[in-house]
Amino acid sequence: MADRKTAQPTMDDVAARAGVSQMTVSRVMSGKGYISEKVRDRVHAAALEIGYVQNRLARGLRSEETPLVAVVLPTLGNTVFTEVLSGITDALTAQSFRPVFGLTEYSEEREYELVRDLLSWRPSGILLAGLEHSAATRRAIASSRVRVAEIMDIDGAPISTAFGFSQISAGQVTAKHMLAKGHRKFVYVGSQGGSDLRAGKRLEGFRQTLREAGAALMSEVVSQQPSSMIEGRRMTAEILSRSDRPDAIYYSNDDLAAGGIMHCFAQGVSIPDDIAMAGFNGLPYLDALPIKLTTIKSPRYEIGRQAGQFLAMPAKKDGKTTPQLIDLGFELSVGQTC
Amino acid sequence: MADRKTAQPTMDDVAARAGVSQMTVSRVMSGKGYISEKVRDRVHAAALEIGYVQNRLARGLRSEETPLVAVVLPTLGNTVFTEVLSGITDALTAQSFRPVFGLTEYSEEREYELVRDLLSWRPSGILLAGLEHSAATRRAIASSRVRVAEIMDIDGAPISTAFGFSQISAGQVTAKHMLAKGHRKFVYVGSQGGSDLRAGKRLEGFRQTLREAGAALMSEVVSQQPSSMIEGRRMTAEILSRSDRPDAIYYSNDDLAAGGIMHCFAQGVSIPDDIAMAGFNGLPYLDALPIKLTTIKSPRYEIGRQAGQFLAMPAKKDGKTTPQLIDLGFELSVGQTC
DNA sequence: TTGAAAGCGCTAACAC
DNA sequence: GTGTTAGCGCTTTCAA
Repeated sequence: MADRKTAQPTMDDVAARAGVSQMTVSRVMSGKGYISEKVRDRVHAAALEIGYVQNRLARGLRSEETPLVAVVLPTLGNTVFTEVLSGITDALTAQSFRPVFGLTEYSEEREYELVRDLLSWRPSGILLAGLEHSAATRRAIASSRVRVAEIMDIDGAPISTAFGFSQISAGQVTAKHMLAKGHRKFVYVGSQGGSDLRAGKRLEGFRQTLREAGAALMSEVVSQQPSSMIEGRRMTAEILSRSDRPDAIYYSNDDLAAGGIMHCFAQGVSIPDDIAMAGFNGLPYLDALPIKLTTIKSPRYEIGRQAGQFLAMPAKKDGKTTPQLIDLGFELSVGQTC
Repeated sequence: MADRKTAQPTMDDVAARAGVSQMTVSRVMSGKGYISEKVRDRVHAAALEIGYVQNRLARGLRSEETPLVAVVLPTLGNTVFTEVLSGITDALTAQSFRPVFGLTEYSEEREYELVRDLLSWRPSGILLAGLEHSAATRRAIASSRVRVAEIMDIDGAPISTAFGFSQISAGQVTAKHMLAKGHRKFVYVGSQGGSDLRAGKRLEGFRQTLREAGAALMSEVVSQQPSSMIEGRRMTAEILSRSDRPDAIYYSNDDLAAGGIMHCFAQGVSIPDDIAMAGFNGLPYLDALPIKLTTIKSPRYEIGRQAGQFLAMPAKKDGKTTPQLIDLGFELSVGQTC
């Protein structure tokens, strides 16, 4: 066993070298059970000498528990999710858990495939974005009995525990603020062809508040492209070139809004006099822009961190926790654009 | 076996239901060996009915081969690495491989710990940033015989295969361009306290070219913070408030440079007349800024994609490939700032 | 405080 | 085409 040229050293090899049984090596490595210091040191020395690396596949197979968390996100092209992923990774790493992950590109079908595949690693937890998942996805997750966290959204029914804030309410708050500033003629600017369901909920809240105030959107401009500053700039230019100009634009996120700001700066359009703007996210780089954008600050990193922490909990047979929505809130950040 | 309440269904369960042997189920699932269509359909149906999910821990343990790739990156706070990670993920996903990953925050020690830990999953490949790694890291990787890809840098000796471009040359090209534009008084602006080794190499190339032209840096302003637009804006403001102003600033990356542009716009400083600028990366959002930044476009996504593809190759006992540097090049993008 | 035996769920190797 | 046997490297369980 020790001499297969092609194989990694195993506990048997360490045991042989240290003159103990394989089981003793296991105890030393996992730090469980009573071991004399003498033996412990001998084992550690032997392991180091032959370059032993534990095999987690074998460990996980036997103990039915892995320090692995499946992370399923829509995209990495949006700063929001990279910040969330940072939070997740930090929290998991602190508990010696690792994320294994995949991207859905906002497709429910891809999500299902990923979930199925990731489940085959018997992760102790799985993290999904949003509350909307196909029936097949829900079924696969339910029968696997992994711990589940859903993030970003709390407007709906979670599978188990959701960490986020109300997207609908974020839209409402923005609308209220813009109305209070005296704006009446609104245009909405979005991206991704509307496949971002959270953006859709914000728009829904925005529209609803407008309606209650007797106002309405003049139009919705939604690009098929992923969200980006340049797309925001392009759409803003298009809107401002119309004969019937709005007096305010609601962007589905900050990148698009920043593009709008850039257009106005380049063209000498005055904000908010000629056109008012509001975005969403509260990205750090906004502070560096020449004019401060009115936006909603969302606790992205914190959402990731808390969800990660939740998923990396020690496996204390947590019997059927009741579904829970954890509201991490958001904050209207009033800038100079509205 | 089939009735342990707490366990996932296994191939034995599927086999019992389909009235075949467990081995036949294995063959159907892995798509290897001859199976009659009748049996195949029965097995698939049975698997679906009881919600069977294969156990990759068991499979990997037995077959000594996992569709897992360890990805070790410095940070997700830099768009560069999120784009690289997108490329990696896309390439891996296309081959049904999954990334399992961790962040070093630019620490060699954290890198070592991560590498050790990730190796315990017996991944078929590992991906690292840069060419500089501790001796311990190199040793751990060598004795594990996983496939290795290093990314971003080719100025040095790779463990196996490196995908990137010459950072030193990027610095040189930038310096040459700025000199040609007639600038002589340079300041360098960096971040991260200099822990980004690739940025250091660019600076080295920049300095060297300056020296050959009889010029030199007036000073280097390096923030301890991570790179960001706001830090770039802050440092630029500081530099331009000095009595002895430079006529050009070389930023270690685009985020810092964009911050510089924002400062100048807000303060009415004229670019490039009052101050010239050059950055590095060629981030997409630059196109949306009111003035086009002179920078170096690096093939970040492509680097990730190619490295991912390399690591997800079918395991054809690739005997000791000689170390190789794959130069994916870069491109000077001349804008209006220099 | 240590060891021996059994077996987690799967696939390689061979039989039929 | 399909089944049988053995065993991957570890932890659980029980014994000493």
